[in-house]
Amino acid sequence: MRYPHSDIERKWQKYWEENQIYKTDFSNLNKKLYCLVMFIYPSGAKLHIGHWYNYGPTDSWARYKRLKGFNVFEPMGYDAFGLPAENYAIKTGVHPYDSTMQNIEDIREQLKHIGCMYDWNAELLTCEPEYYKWNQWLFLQLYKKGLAYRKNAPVNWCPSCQTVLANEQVKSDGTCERCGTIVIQKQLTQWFFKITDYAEELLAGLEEINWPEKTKLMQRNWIGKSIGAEVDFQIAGREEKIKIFTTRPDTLFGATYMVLSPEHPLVEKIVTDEFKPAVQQYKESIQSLSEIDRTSTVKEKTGVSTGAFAINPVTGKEIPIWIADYVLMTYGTGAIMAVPGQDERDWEFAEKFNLPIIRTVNPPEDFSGKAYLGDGPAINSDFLNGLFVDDAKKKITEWLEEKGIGKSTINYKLRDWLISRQRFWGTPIPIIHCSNCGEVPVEEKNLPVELPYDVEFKTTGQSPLVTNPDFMNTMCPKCGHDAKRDPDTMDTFVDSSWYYFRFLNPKIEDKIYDKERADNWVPVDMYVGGAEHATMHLLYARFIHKFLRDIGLTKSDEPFINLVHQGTITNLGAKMSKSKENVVNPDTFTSQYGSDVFRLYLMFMGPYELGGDWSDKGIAGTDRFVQRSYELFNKHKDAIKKSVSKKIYELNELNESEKIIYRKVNQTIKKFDEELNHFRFNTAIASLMELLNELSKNLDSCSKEIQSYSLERYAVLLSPIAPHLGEECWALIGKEKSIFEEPVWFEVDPAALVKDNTLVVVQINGKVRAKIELPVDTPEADVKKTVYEDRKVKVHIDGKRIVKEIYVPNKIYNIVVK
RNA sequence: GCCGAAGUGGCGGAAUUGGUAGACGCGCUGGACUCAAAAUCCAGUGAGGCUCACACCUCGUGCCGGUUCGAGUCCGGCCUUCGGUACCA
Repeated sequence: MRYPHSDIERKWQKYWEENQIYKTDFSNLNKKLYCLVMFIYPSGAKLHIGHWYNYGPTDSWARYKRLKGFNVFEPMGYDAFGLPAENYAIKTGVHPYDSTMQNIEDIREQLKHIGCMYDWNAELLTCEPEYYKWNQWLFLQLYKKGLAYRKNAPVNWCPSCQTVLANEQVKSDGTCERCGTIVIQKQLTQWFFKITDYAEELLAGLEEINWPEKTKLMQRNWIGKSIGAEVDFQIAGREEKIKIFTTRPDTLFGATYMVLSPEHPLVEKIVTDEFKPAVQQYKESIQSLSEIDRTSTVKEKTGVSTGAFAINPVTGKEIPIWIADYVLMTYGTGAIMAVPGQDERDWEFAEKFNLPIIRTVNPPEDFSGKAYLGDGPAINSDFLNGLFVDDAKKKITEWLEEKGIGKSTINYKLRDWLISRQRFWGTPIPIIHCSNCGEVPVEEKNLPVELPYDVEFKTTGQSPLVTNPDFMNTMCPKCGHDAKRDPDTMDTFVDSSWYYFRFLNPKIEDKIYDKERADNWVPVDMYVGGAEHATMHLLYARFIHKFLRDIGLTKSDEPFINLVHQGTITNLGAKMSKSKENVVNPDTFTSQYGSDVFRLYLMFMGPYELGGDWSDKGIAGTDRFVQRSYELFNKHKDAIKKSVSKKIYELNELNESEKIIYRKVNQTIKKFDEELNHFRFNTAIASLMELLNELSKNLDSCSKEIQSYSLERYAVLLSPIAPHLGEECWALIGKEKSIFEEPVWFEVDPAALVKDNTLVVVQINGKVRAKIELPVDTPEADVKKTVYEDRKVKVHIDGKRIVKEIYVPNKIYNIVVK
């Protein structure tokens, strides 16, 4: 009988829902486990295979933990704000609220078909005022502490559409995706969260969390801590100084010119009349370049002189001040001292513009390159001469500090988090702009500042909120005068930086979340989501978590103790995504094979962290596995009612088939347990397939007792990875209760794992020449005797001299001959 | 460009600390069952050589080089593909 997937799925999903099997008891803290998968962006493309790949296997892991006795909390919600819904509105006229809500309705149904053990009581939507109110509250807390502030920052601006574009909306050739006009960078006053205040702690905290090393490394590099010095360079003939940051203060004697970022505020002041047109022209020429273009080391260096000079503080010499696009305003002080002798970019620049090059570190004899970045004794450096880099750094820094023109500094690549968006579909920023009082925060009691429904989505360059006067016009909370609301909304990463707290009690009205429950359930024990979030979402969430701790709202230092990244499922080589139209619909496969087969196939495809290109070749294999398993249980209906098994059997009381089965069952439990625990679903499933092959061969020649013993265990192992099938098989052999209602896990009998014999591989000069079966732990002398008696060994060592022998117990006997 | 990964049969992939390369599955080939097909079951399946056959030999984990008795695994240098690069989330 074929496995009737749709009947069985319906039956168990109904049972789980009606009996509230997955409603979490938050008061039971014994073995609590918070398993969180990154919540879903509800796009019009609905669920695609990538979502299934994220949610199905993670749920299997959570179910496995539940069977092992953990009190698992597994929620699901919707990251409902965001750009695509707004773009859709501009294109079709359908309001973002309406399209998002419709998408959520559809997605919720699709999610339920996967059969995950989500606690639907904990569902949350970030676009509801009851949620985003607390984004605003969080903003105000940050504002109070001086961690939310405004400054100028560049945005992508399309001069033709008169609108701000997301990076995604700018094509790789630098043009607008809508109209093809060249996009420029325009300065705008915007809100920032001061994540840089936490840079050091964000770095240190990485030591405490069990995350993939590569993710931690990416965060470390993103934070980009570097130790160096700030040095003031006097501008010749002017009051002002130029402050630079350098990681190589030891090379100061080699600083032969300076470079300011073209956006540097001093540029306008110092540029001489003669150079003004050139500077202006240069600034315009780089307006359309992205930072990636500007800092590319393969692109030819460009720049112009300002005509002004600065004084090198150690040599007293005048050095020219240039501007160039490879110096960014966002890093360090936006100005550098150029040391071509020890910096490749500076060398290239100096060569091109005929600027002097002085080596201040003596390269080794055989060095033939241009700039020399390595260690060596200082030269051409007066009082530093002869010192190696580290010592020279120390000495010059002391000298600078003594003279009051510089100091040792730590600099980070990390920038403050720009949260303003000139868009509608997001959380309104709770600030009121008053002509008397300036920026005034909305009072907490007046939250939420609700997002109005009626706005114009025409592209005007301002947030669409500007088009709704009822929203915009308000009164200043301080002085009572007419005032305007801030028209911008927040980056959606704000929503996702604290949602794991809110899941614990999404309906709570008077607080951001229930602190006591949070202290019991946060940090999240297992967090699963894509590696593409390594540096942004995962860093922002850590930052906000630490901030919440600092205002007394959580005890923990980190939000996510364990982190796993599922790989990306691509289609024809490209990432499946809402923005591209290459989404594969899982329904095709779930309707044909059922949800469990599809889930199994996704897990069996390969290592979870790797993902891969989608192909449905091979799904027949997991389907066969399900059919054969179901067949097996049908053949042994009510097995446990007919014969009750013991917990442990003595191997020598079993017949040959029973011995094979008993061993294989126990080996499989051990292997499966280890593999599943580490998210190695593919090998976990492979081990079950091996077990099934063995059961098909030998179960019939086992006693009823051993049959019960094996089938009980096999059903338990099936349950986390194929939950509907597992439940059904569990019931088929005669179990009365749902396995997830009364979780069961069988312990391994260690005696069954002990091997009698082992295969010793004989190598001669590293090549396998013979394989000899021997009892485990045979003494080396006896092994040697057997090895030398082997016919093939004799052939290969005949007439040769034995140089060396290596014996790895129970594994390898290697003979080296000449 | 910079930061981070990955590369193994026809295909997806497996392989404790360096110790039998190819588990498990797909596909393919042959056989059984069938009037026939599908489904199912059984056997075989890295490439090449040699042999009636059993056996045996050589090569083989992106490319080049190194360390080692022994390298898919470690080291150095490349190539290709993918993720991120601060307004997609």
